[in-house]
Amino acid sequence: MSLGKAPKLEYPEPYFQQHDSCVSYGDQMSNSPQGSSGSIGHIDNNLNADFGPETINPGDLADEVAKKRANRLHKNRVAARECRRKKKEYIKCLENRVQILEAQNKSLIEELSKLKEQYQNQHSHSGVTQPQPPVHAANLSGQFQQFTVFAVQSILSVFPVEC
DNA sequence: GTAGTACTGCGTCAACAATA
DNA sequence: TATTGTTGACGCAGTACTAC
Repeated sequence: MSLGKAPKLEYPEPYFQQHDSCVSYGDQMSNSPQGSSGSIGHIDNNLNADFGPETINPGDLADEVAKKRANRLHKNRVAARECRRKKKEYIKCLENRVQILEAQNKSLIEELSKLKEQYQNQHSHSGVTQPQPPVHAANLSGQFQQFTVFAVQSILSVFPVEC
């Protein structure tokens, strides 16, 4: 799914003429008990009554074109609603993922800190004079770095976070 | 109570992608 | 190639909140 579509800002004259239907639809919604954020089902019933597919009079071409347009608008209206629902769901999923990853990051930092401490204790008790372990993970000894990578992979396998 | 503002959801248009 | 599905952009209406 690409989100980088170039905006287009020009609207032909018919757009503004068609906008009257939008206003009347808004009025319908304001009559509903819950206003614009009311139940979708209630709205859809009205829409089906106003714009839904109907039987086509075969003799009237203009009428058929109008019907096709109404049908297209109806489908697009439903599609837009579904598209927004999916988008909200996706954003919610991303937000959850951020929370999970932040928690993982925190626990990994804590784990790393503990492992560093263990590493330091082991080498200080061995009696061998060793240089102080480096602070940054990038400078850790190869063995310890391998262990760290293993630990991270293990934790990530326990918390699958996909949207 | 009222005006102003921010936020939200909706319908529509238009452009693009996928499909028949 | 025509049709259909998807989605960003736009403008509108309703609601909630705040300052006055």
